[in-house]
Amino acid sequence: MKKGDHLFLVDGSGYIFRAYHALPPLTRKSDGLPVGAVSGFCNMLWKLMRDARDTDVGITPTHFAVIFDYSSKTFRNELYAEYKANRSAPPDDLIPQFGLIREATRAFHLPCLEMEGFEADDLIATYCRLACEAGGDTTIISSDKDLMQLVGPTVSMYDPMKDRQIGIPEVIEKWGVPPEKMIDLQALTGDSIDNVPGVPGIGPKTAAQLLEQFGDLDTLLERAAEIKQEKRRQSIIDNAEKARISRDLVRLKNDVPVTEGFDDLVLQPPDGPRLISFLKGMEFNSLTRRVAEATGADASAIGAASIRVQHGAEAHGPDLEPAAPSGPAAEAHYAKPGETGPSPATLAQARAEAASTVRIDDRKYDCIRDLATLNEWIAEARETGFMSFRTESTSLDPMRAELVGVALALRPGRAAYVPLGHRSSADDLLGAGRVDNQVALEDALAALKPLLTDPSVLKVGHDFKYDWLLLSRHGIDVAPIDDTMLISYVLGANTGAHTLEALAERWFGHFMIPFKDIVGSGRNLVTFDLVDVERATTYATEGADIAMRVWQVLKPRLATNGLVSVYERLERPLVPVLARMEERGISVDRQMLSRLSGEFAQRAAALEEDVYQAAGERFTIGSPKQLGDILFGKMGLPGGSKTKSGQWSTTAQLLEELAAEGHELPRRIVDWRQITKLKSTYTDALPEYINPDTRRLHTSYALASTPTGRISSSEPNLQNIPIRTAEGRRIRTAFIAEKGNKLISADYSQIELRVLAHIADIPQLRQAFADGVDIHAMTASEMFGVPVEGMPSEVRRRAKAINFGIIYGISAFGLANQLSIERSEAGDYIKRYFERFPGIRDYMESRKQMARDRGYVETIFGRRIHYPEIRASNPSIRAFNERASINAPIQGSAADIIRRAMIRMDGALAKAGLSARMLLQVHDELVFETAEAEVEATLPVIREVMENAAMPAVSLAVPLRVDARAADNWDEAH
DNA sequence: AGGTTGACATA
DNA sequence: GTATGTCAACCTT
Repeated sequence: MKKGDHLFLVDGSGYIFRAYHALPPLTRKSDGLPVGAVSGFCNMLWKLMRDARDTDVGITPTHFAVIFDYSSKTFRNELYAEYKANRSAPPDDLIPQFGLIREATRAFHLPCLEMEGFEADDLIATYCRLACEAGGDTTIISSDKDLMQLVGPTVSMYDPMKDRQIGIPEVIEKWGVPPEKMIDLQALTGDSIDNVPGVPGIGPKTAAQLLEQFGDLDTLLERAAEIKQEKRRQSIIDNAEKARISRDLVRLKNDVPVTEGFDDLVLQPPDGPRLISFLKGMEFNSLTRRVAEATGADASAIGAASIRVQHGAEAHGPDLEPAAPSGPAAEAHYAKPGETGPSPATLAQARAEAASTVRIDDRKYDCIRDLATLNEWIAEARETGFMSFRTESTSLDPMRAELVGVALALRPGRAAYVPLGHRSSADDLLGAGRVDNQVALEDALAALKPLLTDPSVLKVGHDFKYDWLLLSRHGIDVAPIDDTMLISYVLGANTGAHTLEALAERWFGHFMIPFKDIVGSGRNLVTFDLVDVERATTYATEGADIAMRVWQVLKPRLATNGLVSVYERLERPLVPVLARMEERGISVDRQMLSRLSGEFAQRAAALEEDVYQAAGERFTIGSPKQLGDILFGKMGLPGGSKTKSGQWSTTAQLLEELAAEGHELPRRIVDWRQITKLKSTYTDALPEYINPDTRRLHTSYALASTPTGRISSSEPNLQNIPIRTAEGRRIRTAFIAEKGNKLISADYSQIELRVLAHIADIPQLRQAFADGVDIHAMTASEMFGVPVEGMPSEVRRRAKAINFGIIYGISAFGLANQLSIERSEAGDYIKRYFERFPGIRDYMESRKQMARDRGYVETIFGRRIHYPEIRASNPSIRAFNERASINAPIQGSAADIIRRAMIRMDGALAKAGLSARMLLQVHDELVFETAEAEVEATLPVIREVMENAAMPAVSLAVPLRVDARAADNWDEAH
């Protein structure tokens, strides 16, 4: 145990009683064994071990122990014979659960601690003290007030049933005294359940008030005569001794001679098969499934442990049970590791082998041509509990696609295709007719819908957003799902492509049938409905089969790499969210774009004439090659650098410099390029994307196209709509709300710099963000010693460029380029920046080192970004990877934060009874459309979700700020 | 017809 | 200096 370590101590005995009374009674189906408390206990443990980041604890434990009472006789009975004397025997249906909960603890591979003569609370107090002395933090999993005396700067409590953290402020709020006075408070109030006498007539409110007045119990008893209220005064004087005894009873003993050291408490990865065996034996089916999924174990291959009602010692109650470890009889109920099932790692390997051993050449693919056969497959899928699934359709655009067929696979080599909308292509001239022997689309969907929405059947797909959206258009919201593309992406975002074809090749050396071979290309291109059913079957089933095989190989790797939570919290839930955003689309003013296009055309034509005039000849202005020859060859202007292909460089920056020297032509070229860019990419292209049915623009988001976790937008790209220039912003005004509605734009202010301030822990930056001051001005002031008041804009501009440079993994070369200054001067700036903010240099060095040591860096939520080339011998490749390693945790953490906001947004809006719809995401901005009347109610909900998006998994050291505004068009809303 | 390059739009 | 996507021109097949 060292600084930064975090110990979780579960108050096992306390939990049992609380769960028994709080949770609905539950009995094991097969024999009526009462298991309600055990079930709650197991769910709680699993949540703590797997998902502590996303509970209110917000922290992943490094050490873990579950602590129980040993017996009813403790040292307290020596102090006070009546202690706990009026406790009645536990209810009959709770008794067998005491032993089961200890078994559960061991099945979870967690230390199970108890000690004769001491209560669980004393052990907890002792470990709290030891952890604190070793520099570690502790979280006590309990809400028992008896433990609140332990809360302090390094110790907090967590109520697992209310998902609530209890720290010093919460104790004060609840009891009116800080944790260190809890002992005195309890000494005064007593406890009827434990038969601690206390002072009659003194309750928590009075006790708190007295302690506030006198400071502590001893002083109070000494000066009791000063108490004004007569009855109260008398009671305290009469019961002073009882209060002292009570204090000794409630004060926890923090020097129990414990036998287990922290080395014994290091949190072990769960032993999947053993745990599953236990859970199956208990018949906790949904938890079994979750555990199997997370650990990559195959639950169906693991036998259930035989767990019987225990007789003998345990049947008499919790306090008579022998000390841990329990006898061999209990132990024998478990599958030992390696006996019934392998560890996740070996299982992963076995699966990979199995998936590759069923030779892809030997596959047997079915074509389902009647409803009865389809229903047989559906029944088999229900039995299996998981399946891979894909759609075939007439378009790559899921908003325009017509469903042509569906394919499913149940295990490697066993897949089927259901043709639904195939048409014969060549047989007559009157147009294609429907192919015979196909299940009617409506019948097939009606049969499939219960399966596709069955919560106990996992649907595996590749790039499932496409299929999900297509089916959503038919009224089916598929759930639950897994996406092999996203699993592969989480495992290694920039370690290769994540198309199904690429994965088939990478993992199985198998080359899939190219889509082109099925639908042709160029003038021979046909839609999938015209592909003959046999070829379609081969193609579609191969896809489903390969997705199933890839899933079996990759899914377990999430668990062995500790990436389950990234996948489940940041990737998988985004699939339906983005699908809905794509489906909604956004309205654009076609007329406005058309008018703009005409205007741009005229201006471009006029500029073209000017250019030809100045150049003395007509040439293709859009050709950098021809332009370079004119400018630097014919006209002899001072050319700058060459591009890598030996061409003259004609970038806007260079042309601007020439223009500044008074040359007319470069100025015209820059203007012409801007106008023609706006025209071709926006005013001309966007209207072409308007969907004729919805009359809206539907982009497509790519979830797995960036290494950092950002999403990208294409066809059309709505993440690069112009904003910088006045001309460009006119295009933005064409993005509008429907009549009676408004667009809302909500964007994070300086999210990346805030993330940097958090990760690198820079005091000045944290302070500046806490104070809400101008961050670039603060940087300038810090660096150049210029006061913020009356700062020249040029000074601030430089500081701003440096701040951005830092985020991008600054180099003197890049900064010099950006600011058009000498490289040496840029180098001086960087040097000075590092002197002022040494934490930034440390951050940069540590990310580079991490990438070199481990091959990857990570975001604050655990997403990994791999940089295998960081050790390249080529200095420029190496430097590039170093800069990317510095940038990725910043860009990636910001991307993760907005992902979390998006995942929560629809639910938050619905919960608030609002009808706002999220339409677009632009990296740090979300765009919504909502009814005009709801705007004011909607803005705070959006801000709330976005500003708290990191919580509770990560508590940022700086606040997040969101600016949100509503208007009729995107330009005014932003 | 399809791929590459240089330019430029965004965060 | 990070991360994208799209366009026109140009080159290869």
